Amino acid sequence: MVNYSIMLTSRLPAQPKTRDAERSRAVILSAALEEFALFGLSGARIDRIAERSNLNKRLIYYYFADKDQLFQAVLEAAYEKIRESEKKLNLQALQPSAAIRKLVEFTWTYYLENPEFLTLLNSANLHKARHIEESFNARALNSPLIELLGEILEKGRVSGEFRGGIDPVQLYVSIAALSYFYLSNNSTLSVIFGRDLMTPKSQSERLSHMCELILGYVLRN
Amino acid sequence: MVNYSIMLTSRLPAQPKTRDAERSRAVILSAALEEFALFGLSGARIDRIAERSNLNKRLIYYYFADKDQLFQAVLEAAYEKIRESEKKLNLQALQPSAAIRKLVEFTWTYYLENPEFLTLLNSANLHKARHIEESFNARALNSPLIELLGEILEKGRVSGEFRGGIDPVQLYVSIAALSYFYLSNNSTLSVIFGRDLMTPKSQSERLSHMCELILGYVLRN
Amino acid sequence: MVNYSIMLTSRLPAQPKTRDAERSRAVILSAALEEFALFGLSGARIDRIAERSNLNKRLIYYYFADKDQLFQAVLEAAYEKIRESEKKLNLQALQPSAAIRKLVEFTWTYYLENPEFLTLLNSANLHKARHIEESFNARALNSPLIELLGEILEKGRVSGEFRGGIDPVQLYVSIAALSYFYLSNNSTLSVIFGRDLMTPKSQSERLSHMCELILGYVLRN
Amino acid sequence: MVNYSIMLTSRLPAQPKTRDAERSRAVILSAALEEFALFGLSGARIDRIAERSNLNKRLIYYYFADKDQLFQAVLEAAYEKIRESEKKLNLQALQPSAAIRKLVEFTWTYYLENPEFLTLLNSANLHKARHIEESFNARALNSPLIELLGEILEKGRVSGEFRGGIDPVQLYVSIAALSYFYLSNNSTLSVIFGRDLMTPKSQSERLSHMCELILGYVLRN
DNA sequence: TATGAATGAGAATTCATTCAT
DNA sequence: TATGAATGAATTCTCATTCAT
Repeated sequence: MVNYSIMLTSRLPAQPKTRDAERSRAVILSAALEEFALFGLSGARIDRIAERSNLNKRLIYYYFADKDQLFQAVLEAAYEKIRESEKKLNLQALQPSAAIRKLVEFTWTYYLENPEFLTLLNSANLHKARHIEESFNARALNSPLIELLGEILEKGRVSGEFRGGIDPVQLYVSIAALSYFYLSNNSTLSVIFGRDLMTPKSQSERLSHMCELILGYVLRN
Repeated sequence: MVNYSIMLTSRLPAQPKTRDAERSRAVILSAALEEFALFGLSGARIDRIAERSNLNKRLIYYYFADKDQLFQAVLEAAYEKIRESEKKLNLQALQPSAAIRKLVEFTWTYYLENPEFLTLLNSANLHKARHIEESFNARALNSPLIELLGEILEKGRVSGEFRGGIDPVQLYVSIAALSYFYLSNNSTLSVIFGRDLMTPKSQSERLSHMCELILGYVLRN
Repeated sequence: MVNYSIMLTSRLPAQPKTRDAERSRAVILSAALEEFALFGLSGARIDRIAERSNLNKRLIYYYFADKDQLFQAVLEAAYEKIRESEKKLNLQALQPSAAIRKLVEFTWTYYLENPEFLTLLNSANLHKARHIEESFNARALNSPLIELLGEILEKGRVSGEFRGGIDPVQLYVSIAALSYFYLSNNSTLSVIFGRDLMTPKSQSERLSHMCELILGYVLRN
Repeated sequence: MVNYSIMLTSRLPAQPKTRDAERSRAVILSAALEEFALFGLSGARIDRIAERSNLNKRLIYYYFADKDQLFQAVLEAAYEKIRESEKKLNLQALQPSAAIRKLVEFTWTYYLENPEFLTLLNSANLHKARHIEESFNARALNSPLIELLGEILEKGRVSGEFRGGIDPVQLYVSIAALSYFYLSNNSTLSVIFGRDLMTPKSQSERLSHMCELILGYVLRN
């Protein structure tokens, strides 16, 4: 059997055990994020999360009812984080085509820099989004970007720059899909195509391709 | 804890215990495919695979060394199956744009009808393609479609129909991505967007969108 | 876990599968001897015995009722073998002190050349000689050497060479003990004393010591 | 198959479940000692060790990584115990021949009263002293008796009482051997010689014989 | 708030043994 | 006589979770 303990590279430095509830909660959450990202929901181990966070296993149960709810909390935090980032995009200030390009670039960069997000979503989907559904009432997980994207598409259409009839949801899903699949399945794809898809060159080629693909479609001829 | 035994809908009908090695192996493989697809590698249970196949748990170890190698065998079988289907596509007989459209449609349909394939790949990627790498030497997992796609793109470029400079690997990945992400993450997306993405209408809208997107990009103006 | 299959160095060369009952039985017996000697009764694996003998596992059960009886058969064979060797010693032809010396040397050499015998006996004793008891009625396991040794001691006493009052059983046990313990516990002792007890030099020193010890006791001053 | 549960005579009385780590560890260790002594390493069952100690099986793994390490801990404890006893012998205070005699008697008595020690060593040797080697760095397993024995032999030689040229290691091994073999193989020997070697009379005869043998050799007559 | 000790239910894997041919 | 297929009962070890302090 593989000993995954050696993967605990990011074990947090032993901190002075101040009795700081907020802090402990956050530390657990971030340790759990790593663990779930690396091993999925079933593969994650409460023990390792405790090790990672340099906290007692029992404390995890103090803050989170069980593994499932911990996963859910992690998932919510991940969503909140990406929503935070999206907010800062300020797409409405840009020209339609520049806005679309920026959205593609943002998506790519965000996934690239936050690969846990991808694995997390995969896990969530394996479990039929059970955890997401439960979170939905409590927190606004849905992207405000959809409306914004709709406005951008409309603005482009009116100006004659964009083709009409584009469903913002479909486009949004497609933009996510192009980055997501490439990065999430990168290791499989690299083996299958016999080339490293994560070299800087490959990465920039992918980004170009995606921009061309999306803009080639959106732009009226 | 959830009792997943109730999900054993597809328990195979108790067959006459023929002492047929090939058969037993195949039955185990197909039961394992279901199980791994439903729960991922870590979440899958050997016990349930035995139940599903109406065979003795011990027999699984008789044919497959351990869970990991069983997973690998399942993965290989899944790849072989999709490669088989691809072979029947006969894209070379079509006009370039028709060929591209057919490839998009095929991808969509295949994933739709073989959802296990998606979950399986997700699992494989969670484990960093370890299993795929190990299989790669033994079996041709890589798609022969890449070369064919290259030829199609070239033919279209020469005839002036297609734009030039398209990397077939990038395009192939993108075509897969568009279907894969939508279907694999469907449950999460459905919750987030507050609409069922799997109704017939949604499905056909998605297929149209993908065709437009890919062809809008490939076709010169 | 340790993979002991690599220890199957002495796997017999694949023989033409003649339907030779006697031969098969013998092959199994010798494979089992090795296996039991290496791993003890509990540690031995029927599977490995089958591998070792290049025969089907089922055949083992054809010839021997179960693991226990196989062990017993192995034990009996080992006893018969040492009794065979003892018979050839021809101690009665020697002078008393020469005979004693020869017995010490024989014991040492036999154990040295047949280390399986030691481990086998250890196993038998761990199981409280259950297997030996069962064999006893059927076969003459007891050494005819005891009587002979009694005669030798008496001859030596009469001639004034040996001291009197020596119980041949005690002496026999002691002679065996001195070689047995050294060889059977050699690995532990080597570690404890920090010196390799199996070098040629160590071996000859041990033999000298044992001869001196036994003769020093037996001989009248 | 034999039901060994009935051999659990020494199941410890259900103690008040004190949450005492040291205590639990010790209880497990002593239960494991019994189990390993009775069945050897391979034959021992973790389940039975749990039963014996009236503790949860899981706790065994909490304190000891696995069966192998548990065995190692047991072995170390056994060595420490005998070394403790040896320390109390105070041989240096005795006359040379009295000291030798006392060492023989001590060895006999210790093995007689701690038969687990013998089986344990047998097991350790079956496994090629793997466990002892691993312990050796950490703990002083080697007997301080060797040096002392050397001094005693020298003292006896100088006084003209003992013969010269005796290697203390050889003598020590021989003294151990004489008791060890008799006791460890007692059941086999009893069957073979057709007499019970463990009656009080047999025992005292054995002890006499060993003393005569060793002293007969050591003393310059 | 924090933690080490303890546990029951499981989960992968092993093993001797039997079945069917 | 020989063998590959099949199995039930263990057996080691794991995991989420709770107890007691």
